[in-house]
Amino acid sequence: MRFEAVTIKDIAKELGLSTSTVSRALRDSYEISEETKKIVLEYAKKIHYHPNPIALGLKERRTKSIGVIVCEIANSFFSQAINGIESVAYSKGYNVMISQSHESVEREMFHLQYLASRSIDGLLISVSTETKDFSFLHDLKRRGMPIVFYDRAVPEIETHKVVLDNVQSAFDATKHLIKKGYRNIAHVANAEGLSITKERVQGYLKALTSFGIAPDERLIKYCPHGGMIQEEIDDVMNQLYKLKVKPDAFFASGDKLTTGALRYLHAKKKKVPQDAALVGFSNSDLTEMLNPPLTIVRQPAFEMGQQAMQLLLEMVESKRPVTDFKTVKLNAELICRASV
Amino acid sequence: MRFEAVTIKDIAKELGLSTSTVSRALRDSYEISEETKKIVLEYAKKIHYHPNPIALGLKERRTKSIGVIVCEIANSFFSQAINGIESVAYSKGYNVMISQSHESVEREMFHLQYLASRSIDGLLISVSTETKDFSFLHDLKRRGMPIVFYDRAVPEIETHKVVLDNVQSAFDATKHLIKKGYRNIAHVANAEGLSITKERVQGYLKALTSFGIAPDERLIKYCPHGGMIQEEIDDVMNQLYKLKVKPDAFFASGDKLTTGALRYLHAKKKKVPQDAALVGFSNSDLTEMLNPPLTIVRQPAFEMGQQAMQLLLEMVESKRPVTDFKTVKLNAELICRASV
DNA sequence: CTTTTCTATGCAAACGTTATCAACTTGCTT
DNA sequence: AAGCAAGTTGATAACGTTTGCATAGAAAAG
Repeated sequence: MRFEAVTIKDIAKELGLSTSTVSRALRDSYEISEETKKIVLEYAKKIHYHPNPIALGLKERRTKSIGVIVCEIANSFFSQAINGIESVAYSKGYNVMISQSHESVEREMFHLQYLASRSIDGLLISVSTETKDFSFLHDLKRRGMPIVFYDRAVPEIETHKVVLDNVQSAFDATKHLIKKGYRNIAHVANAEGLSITKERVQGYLKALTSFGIAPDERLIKYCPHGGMIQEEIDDVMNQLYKLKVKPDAFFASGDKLTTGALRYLHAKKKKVPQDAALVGFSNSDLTEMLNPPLTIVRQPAFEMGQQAMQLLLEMVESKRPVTDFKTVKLNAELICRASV
Repeated sequence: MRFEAVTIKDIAKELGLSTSTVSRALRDSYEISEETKKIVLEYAKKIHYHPNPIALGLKERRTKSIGVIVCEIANSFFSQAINGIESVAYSKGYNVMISQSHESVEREMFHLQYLASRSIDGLLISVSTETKDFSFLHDLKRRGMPIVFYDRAVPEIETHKVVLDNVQSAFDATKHLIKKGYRNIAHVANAEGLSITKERVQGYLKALTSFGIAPDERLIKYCPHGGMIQEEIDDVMNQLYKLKVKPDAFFASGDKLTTGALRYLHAKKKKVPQDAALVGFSNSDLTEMLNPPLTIVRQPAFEMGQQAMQLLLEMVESKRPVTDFKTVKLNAELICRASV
């Protein structure tokens, strides 16, 4: 069963005109007489004519739609970022196509392949934790696809980036724990390869050293799937609790990692913050109602989405290739609650 | 700056063949010699050729993509439903275009208009709380667009529907409260016009009457925006607390309504369940860690998405118009925790 | 050595739209 | 009366792909 839409041909046939005339009438061309325009417009409205974006896309070689690849829409950071992305896109007449990688390279490639083959005018991407090979993205960029990274950038690809000041945010969170008297601060980190992970680890280490605490390698644990599966979090938490000197605080550097760590602590009947404190990255609006209310690092997700889309549209609409790339760095907000 | 993709013409020119030969070689046609096929396939792979879906869409008059309209991806029910939707779609080679209505008719229409003009093969929709006029959907259906409703259906439009057994779910939730000894059970309901709202109210009333409790109109409060804005929830909660006989339990029939009600109770320093019990619809995986752990009605969101997409693809791929429509009714799960 | 049959390939049309150019009316000037 | 400009409109090509039909060359049959 196929949906048959009204075309310009239908109008032309009905009114005894050529398709060119109808097309011009619809676009209000000066060449067409007022009378003809009126007839065409009226009839077009009557039969609900809408130009076929597919045909237009083929003709114009652009689709006025932007591809967005996120890890997971269920992640509060990403869903808020998407709202920011959409707000800018719609205001400029662009459509947004959202795809989830679920932190899998395979899925990511699948979406990239699809989107890349000329159905989008530009790409907004936050790479998956698994992605190690950026050659496809590189290639895409080389062939002229406007790309903007947001949140998770790829250092080796030069283009606009909208990221968090991860070093500072992690520093602040860790500093907060130190100031509150915690000394054995474990860091439950995201996949090791990600730039954001490295920066957050860096901020964490910087805080420790600048307050005279010797960093301990064993207190840093990476989660290759970014916390997508609870088991990996349980694993690293178990490992941390097997250390001779047990951690008295946890710093989780990702949405899923934060809630996953809390889930572990709940399951093991550990009291937060009595048995161990917890600070984590999160954009969920439920954190204040959790038990205990969580101290969190909250990213300006909406704003990041907005800025990324703005930069992308600049590239898309630029007449000549953009070579001067910006990296916008935003600050997170530390919200102190009872979990510390 | 425009992205130039590799086309069949590029391959043809490079190899000194015609576009038809290349096209047939790529589709492994019997007419083409093995040798030619090998050459073409190798070169296509080398330069990363991918067929242009736009051109294909124009030619085939279908796009192999499905439009999905949800209220909000940040809603755990919808994000899980989308995962179910995608799992089926991808396995059958379809792409999914997600659009958010944010419970606004205007946005919903915007997306419908765009999607409808022949860029999708079928539509999966859960209508917004605001939508009163279904003529556009009606029209779309009449013109042959395959449509499946999931969760929020429109009774007056005959097509496949995948819904929850709302009456039963609300009945169970209310019954649970009654069994636990609560008598003044308030119902914080979604927008009054929605079919799901009516059914949930019906289940709530049925439970009360079948356990000999006289329903009280004043205990049922509707939220026109479905809890998208906290103020409307605060409003109805305030109204409920102004009643002479204050409610001793709340039944919230929507994801946002549930967390919104809890947020209100937290803000007003009401102890749950001592001051008032709370049961609500929710699919969030954080509810067990909330303070207190929430008793919830959990919908089989993933499964609903899967089934809806399956039915839709049946329609899309059917040779002749489908006239025999199914309504799949699924059951929710009541998860009992400390909030009651 | 001609005719037939096959195999492999190319040509051209189509999908819906727009842009370029050509063609046809008018009415006016010379 | 011939020519011409202005004002409308139409035919055609193009975007990338597939596909029915045509055609080239070669092998097989007579």
